[in-house]
Amino acid sequence: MEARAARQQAQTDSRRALMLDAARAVFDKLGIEGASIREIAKQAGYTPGAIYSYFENKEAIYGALLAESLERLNAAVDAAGHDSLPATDMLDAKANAWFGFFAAHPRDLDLGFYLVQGMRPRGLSADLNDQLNDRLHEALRPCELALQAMGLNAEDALRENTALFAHGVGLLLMMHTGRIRMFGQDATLLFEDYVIGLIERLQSQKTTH
Amino acid sequence: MEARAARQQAQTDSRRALMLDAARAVFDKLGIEGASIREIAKQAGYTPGAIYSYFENKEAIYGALLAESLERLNAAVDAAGHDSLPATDMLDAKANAWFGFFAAHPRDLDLGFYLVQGMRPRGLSADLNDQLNDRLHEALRPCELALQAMGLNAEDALRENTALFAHGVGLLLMMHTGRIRMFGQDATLLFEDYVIGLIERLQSQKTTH
Amino acid sequence: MEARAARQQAQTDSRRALMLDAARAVFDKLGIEGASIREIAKQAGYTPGAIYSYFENKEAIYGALLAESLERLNAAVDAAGHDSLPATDMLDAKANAWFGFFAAHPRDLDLGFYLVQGMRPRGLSADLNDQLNDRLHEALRPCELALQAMGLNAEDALRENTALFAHGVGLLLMMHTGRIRMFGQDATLLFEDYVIGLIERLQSQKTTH
Amino acid sequence: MEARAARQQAQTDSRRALMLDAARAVFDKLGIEGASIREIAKQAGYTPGAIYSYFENKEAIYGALLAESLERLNAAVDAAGHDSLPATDMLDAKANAWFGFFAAHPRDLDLGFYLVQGMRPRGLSADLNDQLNDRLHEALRPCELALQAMGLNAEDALRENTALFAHGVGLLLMMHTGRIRMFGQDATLLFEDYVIGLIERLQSQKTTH
DNA sequence: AATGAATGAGCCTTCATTCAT
DNA sequence: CATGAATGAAGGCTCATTCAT
Repeated sequence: MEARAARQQAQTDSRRALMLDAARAVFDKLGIEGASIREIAKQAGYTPGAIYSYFENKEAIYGALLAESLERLNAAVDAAGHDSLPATDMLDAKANAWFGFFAAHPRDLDLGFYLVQGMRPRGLSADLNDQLNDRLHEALRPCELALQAMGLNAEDALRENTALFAHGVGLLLMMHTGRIRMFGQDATLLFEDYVIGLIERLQSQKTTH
Repeated sequence: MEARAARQQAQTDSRRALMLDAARAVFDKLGIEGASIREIAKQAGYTPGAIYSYFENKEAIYGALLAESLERLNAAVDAAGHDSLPATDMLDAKANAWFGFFAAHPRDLDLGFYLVQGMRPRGLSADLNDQLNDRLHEALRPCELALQAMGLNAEDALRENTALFAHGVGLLLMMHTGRIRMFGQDATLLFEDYVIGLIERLQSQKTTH
Repeated sequence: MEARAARQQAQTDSRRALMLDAARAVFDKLGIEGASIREIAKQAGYTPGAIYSYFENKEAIYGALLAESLERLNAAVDAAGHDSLPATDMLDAKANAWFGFFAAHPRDLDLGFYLVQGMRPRGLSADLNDQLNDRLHEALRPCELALQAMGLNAEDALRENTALFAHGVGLLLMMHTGRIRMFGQDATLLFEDYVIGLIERLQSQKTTH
Repeated sequence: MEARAARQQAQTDSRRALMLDAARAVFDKLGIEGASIREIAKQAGYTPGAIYSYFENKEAIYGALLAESLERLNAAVDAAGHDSLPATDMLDAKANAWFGFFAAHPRDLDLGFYLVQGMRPRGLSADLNDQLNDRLHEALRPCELALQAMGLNAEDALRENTALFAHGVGLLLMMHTGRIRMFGQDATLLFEDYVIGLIERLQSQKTTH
């Protein structure tokens, strides 16, 4: 009997995943605001009502999608670099990992920042919100560790990591909204500049002290 | 007779402004996507149809709001600093002017980035779009001029200005979405750090050369 | 003082006529259902409210337009033929006059038959309706007289005239809706056929008797 | 399992039919232009949104109604006469069939002529339009065949059939708009006169040749 | 006489969600 | 579990008409 339950659970999970895939496809095509339950259901090969067997409501889909997006982000960051790398190279590798992830998947950034823009507080339970925040943190943690390995204390490393993230996010936003083209610049190059500048700055500080 | 026309016009303008105020209030409360003509009208004390005496359609309201936002942004930037300031202080003053503006008025940033992200192609005539882009540029121009005054050539100044803007935008986004609190950081302080760091970097470069 | 009143009346009449012209232009362009007070006012160079100084409501415009259309119809019929013509030629001339009028001015036919299709009874006062009916009758009367002149008694002439009108109207309707093209036929030719056939029939009847 | 699907389909069809009935009732009461989705839904005992489970949009309802009207027209024509009838009686029977149909169902005529007059280009796909045109043609075809059986060549038969249709349509229009009463005539009698006259004319032509 | 802002009712349509089957 | 009809609320927008100015 347990085998049957497990099989059922597996099937449920796989169908849920299928629906999330559909949702992601629809979000990609129509944007977050343009997506509708109907459209997601159709894309998944179901009728609207079926969605509610797997998700409590529309925003739960959003939450699941974001959670899954963060898993992929973490996977991308984990895969980057190599334990044997020196700290500076590690910083570069990890930073470019998360930046590259969002550069390649614009909707995942939207998803992450949609929180405030479009969703009422009721959207995400505070609990889930914290959980998602933690996962985001984890994706950025490797950079922070590299910064510490380069000699920064915990506090400074956090500050530099926050600034690094902000810089990347700003560039990504300008990139996704086409604003960066307006400036005749390239987001990826500018990000690389920032990382290199950061590394140099830290090294010269170390030398100085 | 002219007096009458002028009075008439003044009244029209003031009612239009009143509606824009209402729209801004609604945008503040419900977000850009959540705002509706009905809600704006109600906020303004009108019935929905009345709106259309002043704006051709919903996106025209958005456009007007954005235009006006950019005017306020430019005013804030223009008011900052003093012609007599040295270039470094000027950079600091102007950068903090636009950053402070958006820090104080979160929706104005939304508005600006919604431009490309959320508007259907039919919204915002390309003409108006360009015009608004130009106004944004103008608000950032003083920083660019200061950078040139500090010795950068045009190309480098543009690049640094873009990076500066991106950095600020990233911080603002993290601030408005509450993400920055999560990092235990303060957006304004980090921005100031960035500006100071930038100034120091440029000065040391000048010295080196 | 009378002169002033007369001048005023003349001005009122001329502005009313101007509005009717505008209404006709709008009806021509947008169809009867597509026309709006706003559009008519704009076409006339006025604002919507001004219309109501000259017409009680939208349907009054319709009525006035129809009345005026019937005047033009009568004028066209009156101008056709010549008193000296023999009855058969007169029939032909008069019939082609009204037919040609409606063939050249599709909206005038719409106007006349819109009565039932789109307008509620409240539209046209019964009084005005009768009045308009009479004018239509008058436009068709010359044909009826010609038929009498060709030897028909009053009753038969009325019946033949009614059939003649129906035939023309059917052809005009098919013509204006594009249906006649579908049949590969030409409305004007068919109408001429009918008239000729009618004349021949009457002549052969006369011979027989 | 098939039984379930069939039952389901049957129910869907019946509800769709119910909505079409409601639409027809509303069209009857308010005219084609006066009908609204709201009203149709109310008449059918639904809320407006429900309509869209059965029809893509308002004009699809119109199209379905017209299609169904043409089916009834064809059925009426098919049922008329008897294969064994001589051509002249057949012509009379078939002509009276379509005339009688429209005489008894005024809105069906409106519907048919609204096709071109009132529909926006986007309504009614050209495909459906052609299809409906064909069905109208088919309803008139029996008359044309009878005319050929009476000795007319194809071209003449088409012309006479077109004229016959126009005559009937003209009479129907006058009847439905109350205009025929004004002339003190009866549309059905006049139509019968026309058919008889047509038959006599053709027979005398045959004799002559 | 004319303005034009404003209303109130209405339009078609879309949507998330529910629920009987 | 899945369907898909149905709801109820809301969306942007248009219109004839009124009325203070």
